[in-house]
Amino acid sequence: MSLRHALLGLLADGPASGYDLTRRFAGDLGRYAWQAGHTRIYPELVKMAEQGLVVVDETGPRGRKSYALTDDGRAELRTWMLHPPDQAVVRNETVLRMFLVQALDPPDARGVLEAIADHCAQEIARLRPVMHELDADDPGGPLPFGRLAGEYGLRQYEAVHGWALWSLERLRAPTTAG
Amino acid sequence: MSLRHALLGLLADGPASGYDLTRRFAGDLGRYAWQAGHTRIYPELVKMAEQGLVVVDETGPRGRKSYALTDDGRAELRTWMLHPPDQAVVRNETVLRMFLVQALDPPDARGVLEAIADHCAQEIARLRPVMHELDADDPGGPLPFGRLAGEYGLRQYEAVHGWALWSLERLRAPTTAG
DNA sequence: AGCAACATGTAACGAGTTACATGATTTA
DNA sequence: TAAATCATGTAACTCGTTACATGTTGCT
Repeated sequence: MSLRHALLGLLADGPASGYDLTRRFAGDLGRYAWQAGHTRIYPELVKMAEQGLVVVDETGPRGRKSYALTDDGRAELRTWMLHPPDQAVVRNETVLRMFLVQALDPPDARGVLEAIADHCAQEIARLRPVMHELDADDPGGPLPFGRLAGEYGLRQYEAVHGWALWSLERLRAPTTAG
Repeated sequence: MSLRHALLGLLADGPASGYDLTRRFAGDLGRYAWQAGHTRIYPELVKMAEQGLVVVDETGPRGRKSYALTDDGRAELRTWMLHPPDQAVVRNETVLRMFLVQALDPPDARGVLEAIADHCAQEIARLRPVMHELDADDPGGPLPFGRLAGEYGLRQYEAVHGWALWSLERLRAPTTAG
């Protein structure tokens, strides 16, 4: 039930509507950690409200409903954060593709690995200055979501970039010993 | 339909039964890339056989059915590998937990980050010698699944380890400027 | 007046999990 | 002969996606 905990975690920052939460999933959250669309988020919020984890604290124009965390909701979030399950959910299409390059012939594999390396290099070039600037502006500040996520994204792309280059290096070297 | 492509990719190594494939998902594949249980794998193989992507090439004791890739299956795999979708599926409970540490009070957050760092350090200590040995034994060899996955795992744990230490460092420094 | 963005929902379908169910073969 | 492992499946339920559906508010 990770969607539920993602929603609880986002609401810990302050009340938000289903619409607001949906936009959060369109950013770094959905990019690196967990995807969800509004068609799943709205019903889940209703169920969470029924169970007392959140409450509608305010209504606005256009039928907007703002949800706030309850004490039960905060307790549930804390329990989940402090007690990770043995087997975490992992589903990453990109990593799957990376592992399956070995099913391609060498020219195709090389192409896929080069595309991965290029993409990582682009993302690193985009993220590095952003994170560096945040660091310069506020070196000892708090750790909001965006900063944790951005720093993770940067390091993750660097890791995958290194992996792709390593793999290309291995692929380049033909098997000499038979 | 990543499960389908995962199965095609595994079958590219050679024929295998649903049981064999299930065990592959219990290893590095399920750990880093994509999880699946036998209750999902068996029906998917039946559907793939109906669509001509795989065939039952051999039957064995205990009703064992070995599946082999067809030309259509191999073509489908190649198409998927060479044409990544704009938005890849990402669902990672651990990364979600990492991002949500900001919803905890500092002592709890510190505990979670320290646990993550410790876990990564353990995994690195386990993987580093294994990968190093493989490298020494066969430095320019081919890139089987296990080697790609192991190298990814090592680099990924190093990245997360670095991230956790960075986050702890930031958390330790209190906000001095008001 | 028209468009973009805000805002919420339902229904049908597909993917994934948990529990249930069964039986054969190998090894100690 | 007992236990572990091999081996395949179904059913009920939950989670997630795609398509459909509707209406409001703010801006130009």
